[in-house]
Amino acid sequence: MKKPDRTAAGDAFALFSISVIRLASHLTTAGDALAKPAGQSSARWQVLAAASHASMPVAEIGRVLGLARQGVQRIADVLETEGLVRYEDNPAHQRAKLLVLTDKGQAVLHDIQTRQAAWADALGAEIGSDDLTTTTMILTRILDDLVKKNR
Amino acid sequence: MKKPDRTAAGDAFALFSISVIRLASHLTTAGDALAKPAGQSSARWQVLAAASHASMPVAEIGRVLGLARQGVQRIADVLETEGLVRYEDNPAHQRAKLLVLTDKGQAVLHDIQTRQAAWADALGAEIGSDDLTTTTMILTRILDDLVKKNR
DNA sequence: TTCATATTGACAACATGCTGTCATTCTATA
DNA sequence: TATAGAATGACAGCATGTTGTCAATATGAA
Repeated sequence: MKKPDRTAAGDAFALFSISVIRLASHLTTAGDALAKPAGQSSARWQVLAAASHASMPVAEIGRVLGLARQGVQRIADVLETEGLVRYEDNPAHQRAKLLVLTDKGQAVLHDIQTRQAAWADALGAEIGSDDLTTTTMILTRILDDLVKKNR
Repeated sequence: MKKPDRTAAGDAFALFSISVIRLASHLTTAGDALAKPAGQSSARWQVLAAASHASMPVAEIGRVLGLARQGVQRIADVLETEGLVRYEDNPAHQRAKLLVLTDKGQAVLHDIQTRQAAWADALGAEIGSDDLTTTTMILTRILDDLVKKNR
């Protein structure tokens, strides 16, 4: 039972995919480490950051982050229990309350972002802006190709 | 409560991180789609592929894939229930049985790999080997930097 | 050879994502 | 204006990963 043949470009894409997934796993772990001193995680941090950027309903945050609405809802409810966010009435929609950071939530987010800035600065300096910028452009193009393909 | 300042390189690294995580999420989804016609998923496929490459104990597969041994164990047990793998005695270790593909498991893996080859060939051709190869090299270097940083 | 240490599998608890279903609330079109 | 369809939150169930703990088994050093 042999492995099916791939073209050289196919092999290149397969290797590329594996390294992207590996690296993403490590980056998420690093994000968890940055958020942990504040008692948070990557997922909670993303929700806090989205709500900080602009108060929006949970479903809107899901769209912005590219996640299912229900997962964001569960995290937002936990954050509310911990007093980091609160639901405010939405003048434009009776059911879809706006998610807003509390003072405590803002302090926690700021703490995480301070640690993240030092971490990103250090790694950015080590790797170099040029490589990061060109690579990000290629990654974005590939993401577009992937999304296009699934449409 | 302002967002802490980052250097230009820090900004570049932050943007890069986001695109890596986004792309990895889409690639995993694509992998699930490739495995689904065979009734499998990305995670099961990775375990099948590892066992196919060489029969090894569950803990060894976990190390190869960079996953916790317990998660691999749960998946391997499910694959055994479905008759895709079996545990064989390990002459080198009484407890750590070797995970081996059954004929059915090999057929399922081959089916997935055939679909994956066509998919990788198409996207590889669209994006181009050059960009893929250079990007993969940079990603690998960044992964090394990350791992080094956490040691 | 003995014994401290590491490895392994089993089991349990939890975090984070997904899909599906339902009732409620908006929204846009006929 | 009515009303069909879309959007939203609530709730439930599942997949995949994590950590922690325990007993059984290997392994290496004294």
